[in-house]
Amino acid sequence: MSDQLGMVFGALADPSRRQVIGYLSERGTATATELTGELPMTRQAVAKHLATLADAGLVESERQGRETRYRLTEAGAEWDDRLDSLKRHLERRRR
Amino acid sequence: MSDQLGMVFGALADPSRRQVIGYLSERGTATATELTGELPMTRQAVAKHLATLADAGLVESERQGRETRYRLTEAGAEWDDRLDSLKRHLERRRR
DNA sequence: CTGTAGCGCAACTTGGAGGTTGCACATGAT
DNA sequence: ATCATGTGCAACCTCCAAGTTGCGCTACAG
Repeated sequence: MSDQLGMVFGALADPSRRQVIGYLSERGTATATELTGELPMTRQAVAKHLATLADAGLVESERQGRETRYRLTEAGAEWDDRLDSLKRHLERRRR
Repeated sequence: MSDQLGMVFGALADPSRRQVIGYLSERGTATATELTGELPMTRQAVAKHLATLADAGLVESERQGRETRYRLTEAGAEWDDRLDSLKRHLERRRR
């Protein structure tokens, strides 16, 4: 599909994926197996989320030896910032 | 559910719903029947999209006589602006 | 009061998202 | 050479989103 914006929003709609973005932002890089320790699901499920994020252009991967390390793309880092702003914006508004 | 941010992103992930936001931004208000003329689907489908947008807090409705008029909330109007910025941002980046 | 225009509700179908399990393959350690 | 670790692929299940059709109710017009 070529609905770039739609893919990005679709990727961001899932809380697990937003959490992955947060972790990658803190730690720089991570493997699917590492992230599995942080999320209540199997490695394969995490891998699917990472694939979705990669399709949306928010994450990129590089194979190093027998592990595959993921990191945020520039677009992904920008969205991590926007997510912070949006959360604060929502909390302000809630009262 | 209480994943406010997730609901917003989920709502924005659908191109038809983004289009509805655009129309409401241009015209101020519209009914489901009016919007049906602009989208390749039935009135009930449009009504569902409007309900999704309302759940996400992007749109609100008011019944006037026998029609129900929808308009953007403040949050919806802000997102209409952000969508414009994002589209331009994406186009710049594409080259 | 009868017709018709606009809505809402409910049932149903279909496709895809999110998750699991099982297995095969590659790579580093012993 | 063998074993363990990390990955990828594929099949499968379940649930929800998106859309349709059909029907019944409300409200304005004649």
